[in-house]
Amino acid sequence: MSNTPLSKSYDPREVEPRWLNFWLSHRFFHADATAAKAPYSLTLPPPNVTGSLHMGHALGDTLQDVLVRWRRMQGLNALWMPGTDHAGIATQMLVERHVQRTEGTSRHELGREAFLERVWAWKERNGGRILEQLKTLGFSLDYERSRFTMDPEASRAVREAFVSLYEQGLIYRAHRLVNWCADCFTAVSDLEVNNVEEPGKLWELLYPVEGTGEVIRVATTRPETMLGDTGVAVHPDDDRYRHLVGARVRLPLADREIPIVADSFVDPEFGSGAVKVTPGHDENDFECGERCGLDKLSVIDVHGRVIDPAPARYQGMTVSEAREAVVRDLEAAGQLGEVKEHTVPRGRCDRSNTVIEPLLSEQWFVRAKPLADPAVEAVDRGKTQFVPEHWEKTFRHWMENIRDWCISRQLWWGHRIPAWYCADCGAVTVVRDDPSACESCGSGSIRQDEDVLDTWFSSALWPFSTLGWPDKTPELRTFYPNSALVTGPDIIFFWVARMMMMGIHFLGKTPFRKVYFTPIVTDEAGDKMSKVKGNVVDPLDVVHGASLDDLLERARADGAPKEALKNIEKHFSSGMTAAGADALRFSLAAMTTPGRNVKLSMERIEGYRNFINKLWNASRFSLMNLDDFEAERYAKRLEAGNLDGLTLADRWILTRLQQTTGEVEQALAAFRFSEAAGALYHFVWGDLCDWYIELAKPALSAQGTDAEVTERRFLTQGTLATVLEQTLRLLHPFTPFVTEEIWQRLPKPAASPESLTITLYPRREPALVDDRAAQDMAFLQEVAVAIRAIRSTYRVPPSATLDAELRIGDDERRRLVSEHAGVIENASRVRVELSDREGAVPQSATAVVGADVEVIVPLAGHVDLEAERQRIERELEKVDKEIAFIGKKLDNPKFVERAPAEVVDKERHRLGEERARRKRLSEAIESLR
RNA sequence: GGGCGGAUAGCUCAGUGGGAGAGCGCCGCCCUUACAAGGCGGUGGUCGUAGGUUCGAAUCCUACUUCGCCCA
Repeated sequence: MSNTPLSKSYDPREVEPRWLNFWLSHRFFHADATAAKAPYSLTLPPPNVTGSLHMGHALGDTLQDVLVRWRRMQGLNALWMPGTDHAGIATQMLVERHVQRTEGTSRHELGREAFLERVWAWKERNGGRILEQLKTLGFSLDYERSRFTMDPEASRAVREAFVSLYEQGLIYRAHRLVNWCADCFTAVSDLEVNNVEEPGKLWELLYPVEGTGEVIRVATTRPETMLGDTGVAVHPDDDRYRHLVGARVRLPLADREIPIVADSFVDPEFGSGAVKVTPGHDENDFECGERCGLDKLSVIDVHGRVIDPAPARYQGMTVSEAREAVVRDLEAAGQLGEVKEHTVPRGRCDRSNTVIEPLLSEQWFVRAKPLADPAVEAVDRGKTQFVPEHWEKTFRHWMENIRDWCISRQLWWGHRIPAWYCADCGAVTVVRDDPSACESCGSGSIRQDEDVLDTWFSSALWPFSTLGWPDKTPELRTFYPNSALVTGPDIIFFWVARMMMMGIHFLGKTPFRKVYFTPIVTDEAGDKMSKVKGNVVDPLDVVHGASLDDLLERARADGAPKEALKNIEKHFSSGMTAAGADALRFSLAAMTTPGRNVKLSMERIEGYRNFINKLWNASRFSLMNLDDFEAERYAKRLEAGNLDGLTLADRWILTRLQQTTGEVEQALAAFRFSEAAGALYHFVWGDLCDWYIELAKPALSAQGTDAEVTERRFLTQGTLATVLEQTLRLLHPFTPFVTEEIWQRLPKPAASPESLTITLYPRREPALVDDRAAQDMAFLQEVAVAIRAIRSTYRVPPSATLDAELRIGDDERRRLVSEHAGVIENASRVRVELSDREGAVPQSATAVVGADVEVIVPLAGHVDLEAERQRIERELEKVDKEIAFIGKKLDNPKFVERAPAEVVDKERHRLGEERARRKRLSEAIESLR
């Protein structure tokens, strides 16, 4: 492709944008639903249309891209379906603020229709941003198919799902206690409430019992709710109150009579053992009220203000004003008991952090149990498998205790509930197409429900609504169920469980075969990233780089607190260097180990950036030596299975490549991303760069036209080119940009595809595995390392070539070394001399490799005899420990008797080796005396 | 209160019953013409504690300590 030489270090900023455009214009990521290939499908968890890319997306989406690129390269019909979510509350609030700022008006002043126009306009302007950010990271989504939860197709699916669930009795409308957020001004589901414990107070209230002169003490953390009390409850077995059950108390301030009831939900150990019951404002009390037939009074409204039937003087007060007034008035009346500090449980809105007020109101609900049971069964029967498996327990526990799902929201932005109320007969009409008349009486005065559906209702349909459901499209036929879902465990209930329920209900099949739960990304200290803390790492900053000033400026613009700015200065004092998308992707994959969070560290990202650079430079070297490589000729030779003339190093690196290929395959199949990345990292750096390239240098740089020399050069080029090309394929799903850039420059046979993206993913090739070569090479490496250690110990300059005498007892080993002395000579800059002599060599450094290979490096004048003696002594100590350890094992008759024969044999062999080794080491010491 | 997960080298973490590993850091030497974002060598661990199972335990079981997450 390009013939310009590679720069000395890799610059992702120059490379990455080019290939993205290339891939997109060639439509490599577009899936054809009618292709005659086995399908592989993933659906991107749709990011909020208001959102921008954060590290959690980067992680989950990187893992998905690794999977989908891998499967696509394996020849599967891979679809990765993109889209965005309308995110009801978040978007509505965002646009409200925007309208306030730009037009100085509110949504209520604008009215529903005009406001929604503003939201749509905002969405058209900014909604595509996050998808563009996904492209920056090289994600191979089928962008042509992008969907939005509010577009007509998805909306039709929502309408169909709602109406059919209603017709089946699985959606109903009821007057219930719901979680009300006065700030968001809507009901929210149980999942959107955070239960927290906060410091508060416990007030004791004194309620006089009618006609007895007794006073019953009740404790409460929310005294203002006493205005809505409709009973007092005690435990049925509590002897202190048994005589009062059935009596009535006079409720202070409100001056109403309410009954004393017995209910086992009361904890007799807590406080006085009697509790006030406010069914209109507390979940437990509501249930108690149902059981005991108590009235339900609402004394607080949607604005968080006290209303009738509370006494007139409290009406209009806020909750906290009312609390103050009630406490003051009770105290004045002598009806306030003890007040103490107390930790109180409190529900706070997930979004606004406002205290949630349980309120009675008319809402729509999904009957959850009949939908949840089949989903649990699907998991039990393995139709859907969770990875890591332990999430199945969490899932099951929640599903088995599931409560009906409040799906109506008092918002404007969302799917409007398809229910029309008749002004004449009061009937409700729920239909697929907007009606013009009441279904029941035919009256034309009908009015649609004002509310919209919970965003998660449409998300629950996402895996099939994006494929065209309710129509029976080719897409649906081919790509449903999805092969896998990759998402965070934080939305297991919100989203995963609900997709399972809806998918099974509407299509009879679970929506995905596997669910892989990603780790949560935290900062280095393990804390969640937040703008308030100033520990947020923006993936795009990692890709493009950012100066400290950039980071601070942006944080200020976001209104970050001082503390956060300080943290930013501390953690990112030198800003962020541009690591590139590949380095970020590889880092995230390499850090994803099962069952643990990803603690993002800039040092590690830097390490993987270095790895990319290492790959780049190895490729640069290779390309410098491949300009005259006859790729066509080599390919034909390899195709014919001709491996003649390959050196030990050639056969070894090809073997290691096969092993690595197998490891990557297995790891990816099991979602073990860190293992796959680790295997590749180790192969590229530890084997290819550290050894093979070094060993290949002499053959590559050999001069001359001699047939043997040119053939040797040709074969070495062939191995190098083959291994590099296969390595690029293996790495491509992880680091698509740099691998494509290098691959395009590699000399290849004419019939090669036009992009690395559409090459076949390597499979382990048994014909290229040579176990003997692997063993032999490992031995030679050990010898070379021993010599390097001696060089290092005695500070022999790298330029000096030494002599090394190798005394080898074993004939086979001796033959091996005599044949391949070049490997050792090359790797540790020595001239090898083989001998079978015994006895001392004065003035030399000695090492023993394996059982009985003695490496003697004569260093006249360099060797510090004392230091050398100590060095060997240390070795000897280690060996003695080993011998003692193994000896003890073998002396144990039970071990010899009960352990498997091969384990015992192995230990015996080891003992023999260690003893031989000991002998050589002692001789070496002797010779130093 | 219930559930789940973690505790292994200075740091971050791999390692599912048979010789304690990686990356980063640290120490020493080296600008050897692919790469100083590099090379070579080295230091470093009673695998949280206490019991148990086993010929054999970082790995399995029990209890405890401790940190984190989720649910009520």
